[in-house]
Amino acid sequence: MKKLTARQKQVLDYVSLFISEHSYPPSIRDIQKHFGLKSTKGVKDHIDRLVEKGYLHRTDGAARALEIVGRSSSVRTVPVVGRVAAGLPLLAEENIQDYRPVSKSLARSEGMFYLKVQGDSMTGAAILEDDLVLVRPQPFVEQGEIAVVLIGDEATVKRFYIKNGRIELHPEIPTTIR
Amino acid sequence: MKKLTARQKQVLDYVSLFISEHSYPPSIRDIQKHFGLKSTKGVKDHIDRLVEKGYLHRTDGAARALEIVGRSSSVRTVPVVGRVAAGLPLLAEENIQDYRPVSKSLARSEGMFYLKVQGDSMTGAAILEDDLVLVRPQPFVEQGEIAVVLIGDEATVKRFYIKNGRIELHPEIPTTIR
DNA sequence: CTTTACCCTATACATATGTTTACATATTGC
DNA sequence: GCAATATGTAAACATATGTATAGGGTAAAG
Repeated sequence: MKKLTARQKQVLDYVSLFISEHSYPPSIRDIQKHFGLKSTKGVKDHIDRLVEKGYLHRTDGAARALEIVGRSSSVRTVPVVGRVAAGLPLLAEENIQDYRPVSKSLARSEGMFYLKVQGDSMTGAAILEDDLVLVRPQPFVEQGEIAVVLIGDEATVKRFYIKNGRIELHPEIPTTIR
Repeated sequence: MKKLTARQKQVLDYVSLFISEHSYPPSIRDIQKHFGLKSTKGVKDHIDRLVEKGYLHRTDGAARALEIVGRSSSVRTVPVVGRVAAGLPLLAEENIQDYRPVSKSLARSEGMFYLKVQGDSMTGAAILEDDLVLVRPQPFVEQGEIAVVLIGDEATVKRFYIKNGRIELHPEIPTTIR
């Protein structure tokens, strides 16, 4: 990545700070005021350089349309599904207890959600009661994988097997001896 | 919290979506276009209601100056500490492997960090190898709490006891019988 | 039934904000 | 030294954007 001058780094840092304080980006004049400049041109130039060098992304013409490349959208907000209500699709509003941010490095695809674990049947796989399990819906389950299965109106976390055309769901309960 | 109408919720959801996609908030006309409306007034009214009811915060007059109350900056970026290098402070650059976003509902205070777990000594407490443990530095440890302790140059996760002035660190290894 | 809240169109205005042109000075790289 | 880059002032300009006024139709609340 191309090097920044001291001033350019100051501007980039201020953009970053402003966003974390306001949750929306600064205007050029916001930046101008902060550095005590008497013209908008200087700031404009710095922003231009930061865009050219790949540190910022900008939507031309739009107000406050700055994004910091990289840090920009590393987070996704997913719904938290608790006890499942009878007869409703899993992600129906009635089933959603909350929303939580997850790193996109975990929630890579869309449509993923958190399921709140009930019971201790999976303690052996380090999945405890009230844990939030990040669920990625997919059409198939691999033999022996841990999966979320809908049994009637109950969403359950179990290890999944098919033997002789029969589906088996295995809990994982350890017996602890001290 | 005051109830929202279906339309207001749609608008709020779109603001949220727009922010997660662009990392800066939408303008009133952005929202107008998305819903296919032919006047900005309707959108303005919805935003006004959302502000009145406490779901949005706005800086009057400023462009795109919308924040979603609560979820706004609900994320903190914390360093991930891996194997600890000899003689260096825990959060020295050499020890930091990565940075990761965490929900502020978990990382409430500043100075918290992730520690990558080595070994399986805490499997019984559902803390597995390579798990990331969120650490909150504090001056004291409670009797029987799980804590991160620095032994020489090794950061270790153990259950902490003091008995007769002697410190005891207990691992938690279960024996699993199938 | 009347009133209020909701939801929308149409038009206009004021200002916030990005962009540009012209000019100046200091620093850096070659 | 010379060209390119960095950094800045000054003054406009164009447009993006929030806000306001006027009005209408429907559904919910009293």
